[in-house]
Amino acid sequence: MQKPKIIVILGQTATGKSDFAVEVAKKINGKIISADSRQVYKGMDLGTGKVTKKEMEGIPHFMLDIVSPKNKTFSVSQFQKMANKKIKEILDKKNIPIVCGGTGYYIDSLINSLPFPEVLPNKKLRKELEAKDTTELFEILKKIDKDRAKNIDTKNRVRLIRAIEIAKELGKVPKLKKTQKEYETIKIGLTFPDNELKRRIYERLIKRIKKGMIKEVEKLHESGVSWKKLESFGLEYRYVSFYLQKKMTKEEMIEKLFSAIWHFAKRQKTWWKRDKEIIW
RNA sequence: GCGUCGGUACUCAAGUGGUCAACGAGGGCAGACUGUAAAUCUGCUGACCUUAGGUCUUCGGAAGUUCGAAUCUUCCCCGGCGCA
Repeated sequence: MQKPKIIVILGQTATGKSDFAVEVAKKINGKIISADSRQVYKGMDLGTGKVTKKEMEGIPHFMLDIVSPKNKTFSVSQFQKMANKKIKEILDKKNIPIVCGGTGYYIDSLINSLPFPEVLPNKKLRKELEAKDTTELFEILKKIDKDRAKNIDTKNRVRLIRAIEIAKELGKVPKLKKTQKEYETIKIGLTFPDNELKRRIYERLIKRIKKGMIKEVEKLHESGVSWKKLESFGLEYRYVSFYLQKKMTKEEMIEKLFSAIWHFAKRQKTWWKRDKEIIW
């Protein structure tokens, strides 16, 4: 049986993925699945560079504005489930799904059918573990799951905590195994030379501020999203929050934020470097 | 002109006789990624030798003191401040 085909458009931030995806969609009767870990949140628009209704040019977009940033936390696993459902719906209607976004992990969760252990976040346990120091966490993991302890990042608390969480419930963290890929994919990567990308990032940042990005973050906070939460979203939400709390000046915010976005872009590059299927 | 404080690697900055190629931070480079992924985390970052390790050249410049100097002395150059 032939696998259904999907198109993936990926690339570093500020490379013009969204516009390109719309162009492609128009030509081939496609529908767009956004793969962006921050655009899923309602009210986070300017800061995430979410496409506007007008920019969509009538092409349906999915996985945008599906959860409130207020209390719920979103995760890859949820993304995977919801997006897969959408992809199937699109395929059923004989349209071509175009997955477009900058979150490598989210994209891979779809096209590589990454298996996620069915263990929900355990708030109480996490809080408990949060209080312990990192070596202690590692010791705990070593005790309950030697195998996972062997190859985990011993200094990465986030990973350690999650691993313990899984191991406590399942006895051990399941071995990662190769899964059958569900789709046949064409991966198109958008890229720019570093200097040019830097320029684009900077110009876009200034433009976003002019358009009211600071106000957007302020509004989110007023509507009940805590500073802590906003800071955890990273980049624009983190640094604008710092500024709004008077932890830095506006100039400092722009400088630090620009640098952070650039670092993020480099991390994205690292993620995709190993994927030889991408047509750049 | 006199006095005074300072000049350290790409940047900021610690060190103030040996343990110093020199703490730390930023930046740069490379990388990881099992339900937070715009998050989280790691390694390298004077030169040369393939790594361990070794060799060499560095702390404004020059000359000294010393077994040994980024650290002490003298002179010079540059900057801040004070007095003239």
